[in-house]
Amino acid sequence: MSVRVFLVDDHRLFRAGVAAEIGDRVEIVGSAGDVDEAIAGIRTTDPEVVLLDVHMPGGGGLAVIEGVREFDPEVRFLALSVSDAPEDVIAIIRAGARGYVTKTISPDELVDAISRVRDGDAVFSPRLAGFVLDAFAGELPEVEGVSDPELDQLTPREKEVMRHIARGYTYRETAGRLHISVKTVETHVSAVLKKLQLSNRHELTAWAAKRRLL
Amino acid sequence: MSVRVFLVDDHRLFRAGVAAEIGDRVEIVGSAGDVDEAIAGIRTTDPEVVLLDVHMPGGGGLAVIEGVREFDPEVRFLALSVSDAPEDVIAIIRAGARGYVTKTISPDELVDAISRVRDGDAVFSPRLAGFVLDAFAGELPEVEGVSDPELDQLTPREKEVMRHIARGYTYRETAGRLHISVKTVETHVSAVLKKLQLSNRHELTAWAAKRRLL
DNA sequence: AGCGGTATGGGGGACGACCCTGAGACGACC
DNA sequence: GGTCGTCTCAGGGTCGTCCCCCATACCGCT
Repeated sequence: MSVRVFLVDDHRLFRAGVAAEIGDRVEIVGSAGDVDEAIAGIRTTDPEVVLLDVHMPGGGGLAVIEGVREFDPEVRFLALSVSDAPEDVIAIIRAGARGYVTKTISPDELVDAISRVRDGDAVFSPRLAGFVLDAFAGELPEVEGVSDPELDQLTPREKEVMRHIARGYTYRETAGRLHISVKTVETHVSAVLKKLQLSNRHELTAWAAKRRLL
Repeated sequence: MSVRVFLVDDHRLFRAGVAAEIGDRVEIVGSAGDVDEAIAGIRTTDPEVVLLDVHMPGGGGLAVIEGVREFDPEVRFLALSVSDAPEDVIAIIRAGARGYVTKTISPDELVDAISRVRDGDAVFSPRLAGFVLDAFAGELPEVEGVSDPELDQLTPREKEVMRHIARGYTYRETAGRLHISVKTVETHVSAVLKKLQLSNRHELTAWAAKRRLL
């Protein structure tokens, strides 16, 4: 039996395209092009699954989910977006969407995804699942207790200076905090950059962040 | 090309079954029936993917992941279990496994899942993905809500420039990437810093990182 | 027709970041 | 005593950052 689907996207042509491609296999009970229209339409048509564009004027998909949740927490959302940016994925999942697929999906896969979301499953484009897991699990814990050959080639004072610079302090501020002259800070920073084969303090910040030295 | 797989399960007959069913499509470089044997075997055979039973004497799959991580963080784990209990799924994912499928999976699907895990994707039985999302829903990183008044006061072009600067590109590099002059980049950066009441690009990087705009 | 917002740029200047060379003081090691 | 490494600091230079004031062009709104 066919799934009752509501379609939310600010591009009229895209809505028409989705309806044309999968309208014979799911029941499209309504559609909307902005947030208010979507919330009102979902309230009256009571769909099982809402196909939801992430980027829309008036607050985007997040606003729709939050608006609908207040009167009907049973509706399931499948985010459908051109973006595969981690921040978009994570935001919409946090809001409560049960799936996230990009618009490059094939009609067959989309119908399958809609059915699975209706049944309570979570559906992701394979690439995106990685983002979600990374966000949950955090980055892989660096092995502790193992000596870092790159870090070890820095002298104690150089490490101290490096930490300040990586945190964004200026040379002057670093000098003040360590009670040494700006020139000495320059010397240490130059030595650190050379030893680590980095070219500027931005790369140093990234290097330190990767090693959780901040 | 075939994936190098190591098989960990305390049931001898199950190992034999997996080998018989998919051994012609993946390269099974070794197998083990307990934790110590698994860690030693993985160290010597250096597989790409480890098929890992969750419930095993001697600490279970978690112990294997932690033991292997110390000497080879590159190995990817695909949990394979009779259990679909949320606590089992969540624990193993938190430990670092990149997939979780139940033993009811078909050989074809298993081969596909192994390949995808090897390629860095995350793989779940559809029903299990829901558990994972629900379990971690409260732990997701903070994401700004529908409208960010601070971000909204930036023009589209300013946001574009801001992203580049926050990522560490110099004015010159940013100008080249956006095909505008260095002077225009300066103008936009000045406007951004003024609107956000920041004083330099380091604070801008921190500001953007807090909002996960990178 | 004028007004405001946006995007694009230039000139010039103050200051920070980064590099090079050079150098004195101290301690460890042989 | 000599050598080596580390820490300290200086002069002098190039380039990047950030600010000021200024101008042009397009666009939408009134």
